[in-house]
Amino acid sequence: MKKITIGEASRKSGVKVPTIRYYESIGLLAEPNRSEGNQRSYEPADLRRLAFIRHARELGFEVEAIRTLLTLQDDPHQSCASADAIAKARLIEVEQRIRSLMALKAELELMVEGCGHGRVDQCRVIEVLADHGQCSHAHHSRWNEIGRLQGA
Amino acid sequence: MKKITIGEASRKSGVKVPTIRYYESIGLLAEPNRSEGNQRSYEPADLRRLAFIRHARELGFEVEAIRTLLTLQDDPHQSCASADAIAKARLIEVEQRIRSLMALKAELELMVEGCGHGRVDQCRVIEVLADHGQCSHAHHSRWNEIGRLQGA
DNA sequence: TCTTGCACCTCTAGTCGCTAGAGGATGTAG
DNA sequence: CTACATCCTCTAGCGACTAGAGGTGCAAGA
Repeated sequence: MKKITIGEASRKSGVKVPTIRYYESIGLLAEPNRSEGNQRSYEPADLRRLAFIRHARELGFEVEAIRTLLTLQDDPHQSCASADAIAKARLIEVEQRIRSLMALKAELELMVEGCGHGRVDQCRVIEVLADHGQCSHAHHSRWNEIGRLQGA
Repeated sequence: MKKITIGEASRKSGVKVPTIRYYESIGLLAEPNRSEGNQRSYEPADLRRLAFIRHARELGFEVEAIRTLLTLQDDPHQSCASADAIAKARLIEVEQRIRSLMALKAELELMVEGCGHGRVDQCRVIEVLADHGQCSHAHHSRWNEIGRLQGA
Protein backbone atom coordinates (compact mmCIF):
# COMPACT_ATOMS: atom_id res chain seq x y z
CA MET A 1 0.00 0.00 0.00
CA LYS A 2 1.10 3.49 -0.80
CA LYS A 3 1.91 5.57 2.24
CA ILE A 4 0.12 8.89 2.50
CA THR A 5 2.12 11.46 4.41
CA ILE A 6 0.48 14.04 6.60
CA GLY A 7 1.31 16.70 4.03
CA GLU A 8 -0.45 14.80 1.29
CA ALA A 9 -3.39 14.12 3.57
CA SER A 10 -3.54 17.83 4.25
CA ARG A 11 -3.50 18.74 0.57
CA LYS A 12 -6.11 16.13 -0.30
CA SER A 13 -8.49 16.89 2.54
CA GLY A 14 -8.02 20.61 2.82
CA VAL A 15 -7.27 20.31 6.52
CA LYS A 16 -4.03 21.94 7.64
CA VAL A 17 -1.22 19.75 8.90
CA PRO A 18 -1.23 21.03 12.50
CA THR A 19 -4.99 20.73 12.53
CA ILE A 20 -4.79 17.07 11.54
CA ARG A 21 -2.40 16.46 14.42
CA TYR A 22 -4.76 18.40 16.66
CA TYR A 23 -7.71 16.23 15.62
CA GLU A 24 -5.65 13.18 16.43
CA SER A 25 -4.78 14.61 19.84
CA ILE A 26 -8.42 15.13 20.74
CA GLY A 27 -9.39 11.71 19.46
CA LEU A 28 -11.41 12.70 16.38
CA LEU A 29 -8.96 10.84 14.20
CA ALA A 30 -7.37 7.54 15.16
CA GLU A 31 -3.61 7.38 15.58
CA PRO A 32 -2.25 6.31 12.20
CA ASN A 33 0.53 3.84 11.56
CA ARG A 34 4.02 5.24 11.56
CA SER A 35 6.86 4.84 9.09
CA GLU A 36 10.35 3.61 10.02
CA GLY A 37 11.28 7.15 10.87
CA ASN A 38 8.21 7.75 13.04
CA GLN A 39 6.26 9.65 10.42
CA ARG A 40 2.48 9.35 10.21
CA SER A 41 1.21 7.21 7.37
CA TYR A 42 -2.44 7.56 6.43
CA GLU A 43 -4.83 5.42 4.47
CA PRO A 44 -7.74 6.33 2.17
CA ALA A 45 -10.23 5.79 5.00
CA ASP A 46 -8.47 8.48 7.02
CA LEU A 47 -8.80 10.87 4.10
CA ARG A 48 -12.51 10.19 3.98
CA ARG A 49 -12.82 10.79 7.70
CA LEU A 50 -10.89 14.04 7.39
CA ALA A 51 -13.14 15.19 4.57
CA PHE A 52 -16.17 14.37 6.69
CA ILE A 53 -14.78 16.38 9.59
CA ARG A 54 -13.85 19.27 7.38
CA HIS A 55 -17.25 19.42 5.79
CA ALA A 56 -18.99 19.28 9.15
CA ARG A 57 -16.77 22.09 10.43
CA GLU A 58 -17.59 24.11 7.33
CA LEU A 59 -21.22 23.71 8.24
CA GLY A 60 -20.38 25.01 11.69
CA PHE A 61 -20.85 21.83 13.69
CA GLU A 62 -18.89 21.81 16.91
CA VAL A 63 -16.25 19.21 17.49
CA GLU A 64 -18.38 17.41 20.08
CA ALA A 65 -21.25 17.18 17.60
CA ILE A 66 -18.86 15.87 14.98
CA ARG A 67 -17.61 13.28 17.41
CA THR A 68 -21.18 12.00 17.77
CA LEU A 69 -21.79 12.10 14.03
CA LEU A 70 -18.61 10.11 13.47
CA THR A 71 -19.56 7.38 15.92
CA LEU A 72 -22.91 7.20 14.15
CA GLN A 73 -21.18 6.90 10.82
CA ASP A 74 -18.97 4.16 12.20
CA ASP A 75 -22.00 2.03 13.02
CA PRO A 76 -24.50 2.36 10.16
CA HIS A 77 -27.10 0.10 11.77
CA GLN A 78 -27.96 2.60 14.45
CA SER A 79 -30.96 4.86 14.19
CA CYS A 80 -30.10 8.18 12.67
CA ALA A 81 -32.32 10.06 15.11
CA SER A 82 -29.31 11.62 16.85
CA ALA A 83 -27.80 12.77 13.59
CA ASP A 84 -31.12 14.29 12.68
CA ALA A 85 -31.40 16.03 16.06
CA ILE A 86 -27.90 17.44 15.78
CA ALA A 87 -28.56 18.78 12.30
CA LYS A 88 -31.89 20.27 13.38
CA ALA A 89 -30.34 21.98 16.38
CA ARG A 90 -27.69 23.41 14.11
CA LEU A 91 -30.34 24.62 11.70
CA ILE A 92 -32.14 26.47 14.47
CA GLU A 93 -28.90 28.07 15.59
CA VAL A 94 -28.17 29.20 12.06
CA GLU A 95 -31.64 30.65 11.63
CA GLN A 96 -31.38 32.60 14.87
CA ARG A 97 -28.00 33.87 13.90
CA ILE A 98 -29.23 35.03 10.52
CA ARG A 99 -32.06 36.96 12.16
CA SER A 100 -29.63 38.51 14.60
CA LEU A 101 -27.22 39.50 11.86
CA MET A 102 -29.98 41.07 9.82
CA ALA A 103 -30.77 43.33 12.76
CA LEU A 104 -27.12 44.23 13.11
CA LYS A 105 -26.89 44.93 9.42
CA ALA A 106 -29.79 47.37 9.63
CA GLU A 107 -28.13 49.03 12.60
CA LEU A 108 -24.78 49.35 10.88
CA GLU A 109 -26.35 50.67 7.71
CA LEU A 110 -28.06 53.40 9.68
CA MET A 111 -24.75 54.30 11.27
CA VAL A 112 -22.80 54.34 8.06
CA GLU A 113 -25.43 56.22 6.08
CA GLY A 114 -25.80 58.81 8.82
CA CYS A 115 -22.12 59.58 8.94
CA GLY A 116 -21.58 62.95 7.29
CA HIS A 117 -17.78 62.46 7.22
CA GLY A 118 -17.31 65.48 9.37
CA ARG A 119 -15.80 65.53 12.82
CA VAL A 120 -16.39 63.02 15.55
CA ASP A 121 -18.76 65.23 17.50
CA GLN A 122 -21.25 65.05 14.64
CA CYS A 123 -20.58 61.44 13.76
CA ARG A 124 -23.55 59.20 13.78
CA VAL A 125 -21.40 56.09 14.21
CA ILE A 126 -20.02 57.29 17.53
CA GLU A 127 -23.35 58.76 18.53
CA VAL A 128 -25.33 55.60 18.02
CA LEU A 129 -22.75 53.54 19.83
CA ALA A 130 -22.89 55.92 22.76
CA ASP A 131 -26.66 55.88 22.96
CA HIS A 132 -28.33 52.55 22.66
CA GLY A 133 -31.68 54.34 22.67
CA GLN A 134 -31.10 55.35 19.07
CA CYS A 135 -31.14 51.78 17.91
CA SER A 136 -33.84 50.13 15.94
CA HIS A 137 -34.40 47.97 19.01
CA ALA A 138 -34.32 44.85 16.93
CA HIS A 139 -31.17 43.56 18.52
CA HIS A 140 -31.78 44.57 22.12
CA SER A 141 -32.63 41.22 23.56
CA ARG A 142 -31.22 39.04 20.87
CA TRP A 143 -27.61 39.12 21.91
CA ASN A 144 -28.07 37.36 25.20
CA GLU A 145 -30.29 34.84 23.56
CA ILE A 146 -27.65 33.61 21.19
CA GLY A 147 -24.69 34.79 23.15
CA ARG A 148 -21.20 34.35 21.93
CA LEU A 149 -22.01 31.23 20.03
CA GLN A 150 -19.51 30.73 17.30
CA GLY A 151 -19.64 29.14 13.90
CA ALA A 152 -19.96 30.18 10.34
CA MET B 1 -20.27 62.43 44.97
CA LYS B 2 -22.03 59.14 45.37
CA LYS B 3 -19.79 56.15 44.99
CA ILE B 4 -20.84 53.57 42.43
CA THR B 5 -19.64 50.08 43.29
CA ILE B 6 -18.63 47.64 40.61
CA GLY B 7 -21.82 45.67 41.27
CA GLU B 8 -23.98 48.71 40.65
CA ALA B 9 -21.98 49.60 37.57
CA SER B 10 -22.56 46.07 36.36
CA ARG B 11 -26.31 46.25 36.93
CA LYS B 12 -26.59 49.66 35.29
CA SER B 13 -24.44 48.90 32.28
CA GLY B 14 -25.36 45.28 31.73
CA VAL B 15 -21.69 44.30 31.74
CA LYS B 16 -20.81 41.53 34.18
CA VAL B 17 -18.56 42.29 37.13
CA PRO B 18 -15.60 40.13 36.04
CA THR B 19 -15.93 41.55 32.54
CA ILE B 20 -15.64 45.09 33.87
CA ARG B 21 -12.45 44.11 35.67
CA TYR B 22 -11.28 42.45 32.50
CA TYR B 23 -11.88 45.61 30.47
CA GLU B 24 -9.88 47.52 33.02
CA SER B 25 -7.06 45.00 32.78
CA ILE B 26 -6.79 45.37 29.02
CA GLY B 27 -7.01 49.14 29.23
CA LEU B 28 -10.43 49.72 27.71
CA LEU B 29 -11.58 51.27 30.93
CA ALA B 30 -9.41 53.55 33.08
CA GLU B 31 -8.53 52.41 36.59
CA PRO B 32 -11.17 53.94 38.83
CA ASN B 33 -10.65 55.51 42.22
CA ARG B 34 -10.70 53.17 45.16
CA SER B 35 -12.54 53.34 48.45
CA GLU B 36 -10.85 53.16 51.86
CA GLY B 37 -11.05 49.41 51.68
CA ASN B 38 -9.61 49.19 48.16
CA GLN B 39 -12.93 48.77 46.39
CA ARG B 40 -13.49 50.28 42.96
CA SER B 41 -15.60 53.42 42.88
CA TYR B 42 -17.03 54.48 39.53
CA GLU B 43 -18.45 57.71 38.20
CA PRO B 44 -21.25 58.39 35.70
CA ALA B 45 -18.72 58.87 32.90
CA ASP B 46 -17.50 55.32 33.48
CA LEU B 47 -21.04 54.04 33.15
CA ARG B 48 -21.39 55.80 29.83
CA ARG B 49 -18.13 54.33 28.64
CA LEU B 50 -19.24 50.86 29.71
CA ALA B 51 -22.54 51.28 27.87
CA PHE B 52 -20.63 52.34 24.77
CA ILE B 53 -18.40 49.29 24.99
CA ARG B 54 -21.31 46.99 25.57
CA HIS B 55 -23.25 48.33 22.65
CA ALA B 56 -20.25 48.06 20.37
CA ARG B 57 -19.70 44.46 21.48
CA GLU B 58 -23.36 43.73 20.82
CA LEU B 59 -22.79 44.96 17.31
CA GLY B 60 -19.89 42.55 17.06
CA PHE B 61 -17.03 45.03 17.02
CA GLU B 62 -13.76 43.56 18.20
CA VAL B 63 -12.07 44.94 21.24
CA GLU B 64 -9.31 46.52 19.17
CA ALA B 65 -11.89 48.30 17.02
CA ILE B 66 -13.66 49.50 20.16
CA ARG B 67 -10.37 50.79 21.50
CA THR B 68 -10.04 52.95 18.38
CA LEU B 69 -13.65 54.08 18.54
CA LEU B 70 -13.16 55.08 22.17
CA THR B 71 -10.08 57.17 21.48
CA LEU B 72 -12.06 58.87 18.72
CA GLN B 73 -14.88 59.55 21.12
CA ASP B 74 -12.44 60.99 23.62
CA ASP B 75 -11.32 63.61 21.13
CA PRO B 76 -14.42 64.90 19.30
CA HIS B 77 -12.49 67.31 17.07
CA GLN B 78 -10.88 64.55 15.05
CA SER B 79 -12.23 63.51 11.70
CA CYS B 80 -14.64 60.64 11.98
CA ALA B 81 -13.22 58.92 8.91
CA SER B 82 -11.75 56.09 10.99
CA ALA B 83 -15.00 55.49 12.80
CA ASP B 84 -16.74 55.38 9.47
CA ALA B 85 -14.17 52.96 8.06
CA ILE B 86 -14.49 50.66 11.05
CA ALA B 87 -18.27 50.61 10.81
CA LYS B 88 -18.12 50.00 7.07
CA ALA B 89 -15.68 47.13 7.48
CA ARG B 90 -17.95 45.63 10.08
CA LEU B 91 -20.93 46.03 7.76
CA ILE B 92 -19.12 44.16 5.01
CA GLU B 93 -18.21 41.39 7.43
CA VAL B 94 -21.79 41.09 8.53
CA GLU B 95 -23.06 40.98 4.96
CA GLN B 96 -20.61 38.25 4.01
CA ARG B 97 -21.53 36.31 7.09
CA ILE B 98 -25.22 36.53 6.30
CA ARG B 99 -24.64 35.23 2.78
CA SER B 100 -22.54 32.41 4.15
CA LEU B 101 -25.16 31.49 6.72
CA MET B 102 -27.92 31.48 4.11
CA ALA B 103 -25.94 28.91 2.13
CA LEU B 104 -25.46 26.82 5.26
CA LYS B 105 -29.14 27.09 6.04
CA ALA B 106 -30.03 25.73 2.61
CA GLU B 107 -27.55 22.93 3.12
CA LEU B 108 -28.89 22.01 6.52
CA GLU B 109 -32.48 22.12 5.32
CA LEU B 110 -31.64 19.69 2.57
CA MET B 111 -30.03 17.39 5.09
CA VAL B 112 -32.86 17.55 7.57
CA GLU B 113 -35.60 17.21 4.98
CA GLY B 114 -33.86 14.29 3.36
CA CYS B 115 -33.55 12.35 6.60
CA GLY B 116 -36.11 9.57 6.56
CA HIS B 117 -35.55 8.77 10.23
CA GLY B 118 -34.41 5.31 9.38
CA ARG B 119 -31.01 3.87 10.04
CA VAL B 120 -27.71 5.63 9.61
CA ASP B 121 -26.84 3.93 6.37
CA GLN B 122 -29.78 5.62 4.69
CA CYS B 123 -29.41 8.92 6.49
CA ARG B 124 -29.02 11.92 4.31
CA VAL B 125 -27.41 13.93 7.11
CA ILE B 126 -24.49 11.54 7.38
CA GLU B 127 -24.39 11.01 3.66
CA VAL B 128 -24.11 14.67 2.78
CA LEU B 129 -21.47 15.24 5.39
CA ALA B 130 -19.45 12.37 3.99
CA ASP B 131 -19.71 13.61 0.43
CA HIS B 132 -19.14 17.25 -0.17
CA GLY B 133 -20.09 16.71 -3.82
CA GLN B 134 -23.72 16.52 -2.80
CA CYS B 135 -23.73 20.08 -1.58
CA SER B 136 -25.39 22.98 -3.25
CA HIS B 137 -21.86 24.30 -3.81
CA ALA B 138 -22.84 27.65 -2.45
CA HIS B 139 -20.56 27.39 0.55
CA HIS B 140 -17.59 25.73 -1.07
CA SER B 141 -15.25 28.65 -1.17
CA ARG B 142 -16.92 30.84 1.33
CA TRP B 143 -15.50 29.33 4.48
CA ASN B 144 -11.92 30.28 3.85
CA GLU B 145 -13.01 33.71 2.82
CA ILE B 146 -14.58 34.51 6.13
CA GLY B 147 -12.63 32.02 8.17
CA ARG B 148 -13.18 31.63 11.84
CA LEU B 149 -14.11 35.23 12.26
CA GLN B 150 -16.28 35.59 15.26
CA GLY B 151 -19.03 37.96 16.14
CA ALA B 152 -22.76 38.09 16.31
C1' DT C 1 29.01 10.84 -0.45
C1' DC C 2 27.74 14.90 0.98
C1' DT C 3 24.83 18.56 1.39
C1' DT C 4 20.91 21.26 0.72
C1' DG C 5 16.45 22.00 1.89
C1' DC C 6 11.91 20.74 2.65
C1' DA C 7 8.74 18.06 5.25
C1' DC C 8 8.17 15.91 9.29
C1' DC C 9 8.44 15.24 14.62
C1' DT C 10 7.16 16.87 19.70
C1' DC C 11 6.22 20.27 22.86
C1' DT C 12 4.78 24.60 24.73
C1' DA C 13 2.49 28.80 24.54
C1' DG C 14 -0.48 32.11 22.34
C1' DT C 15 -5.00 33.66 20.20
C1' DC C 16 -9.95 36.04 21.64
C1' DG C 17 -13.10 37.57 24.98
C1' DC C 18 -14.32 36.35 28.44
C1' DT C 19 -15.78 32.89 32.64
C1' DA C 20 -15.03 30.09 36.82
C1' DG C 21 -13.10 29.23 41.02
C1' DA C 22 -9.99 29.62 45.12
C1' DG C 23 -9.03 32.01 49.07
C1' DG C 24 -9.39 36.04 51.47
C1' DA C 25 -10.97 41.15 52.79
C1' DT C 26 -14.70 44.58 53.25
C1' DG C 27 -19.18 46.46 53.99
C1' DT C 28 -23.86 46.41 55.69
C1' DA C 29 -28.14 44.87 58.05
C1' DG C 30 -30.10 42.99 62.01
C1' DC D 1 -21.35 41.04 66.94
C1' DT D 2 -22.53 38.11 63.67
C1' DA D 3 -24.15 36.78 59.28
C1' DC D 4 -23.91 37.30 54.68
C1' DA D 5 -23.44 39.64 50.39
C1' DT D 6 -20.16 41.83 47.87
C1' DC D 7 -15.77 42.95 46.97
C1' DC D 8 -10.56 41.92 46.16
C1' DT D 9 -6.51 39.37 43.49
C1' DC D 10 -4.86 35.62 41.18
C1' DT D 11 -4.72 31.65 38.25
C1' DA D 12 -6.67 28.51 35.09
C1' DG D 13 -9.99 27.15 31.67
C1' DC D 14 -13.06 27.46 27.41
C1' DG D 15 -13.06 26.17 21.84
C1' DA D 16 -10.60 25.27 17.92
C1' DC D 17 -7.02 25.97 16.49
C1' DT D 18 -2.21 28.56 15.25
C1' DA D 19 2.68 29.79 15.83
C1' DG D 20 7.15 28.88 17.00
C1' DA D 21 11.27 26.50 18.95
C1' DG D 22 14.33 22.98 18.41
C1' DG D 23 15.19 18.78 16.46
C1' DT D 24 14.90 14.43 12.90
C1' DG D 25 13.87 12.12 8.25
C1' DC D 26 14.28 11.81 3.56
C1' DA D 27 14.83 12.57 -1.48
C1' DA D 28 17.52 14.82 -5.05
C1' DG D 29 21.37 17.23 -7.04
C1' DA D 30 26.74 18.21 -7.16
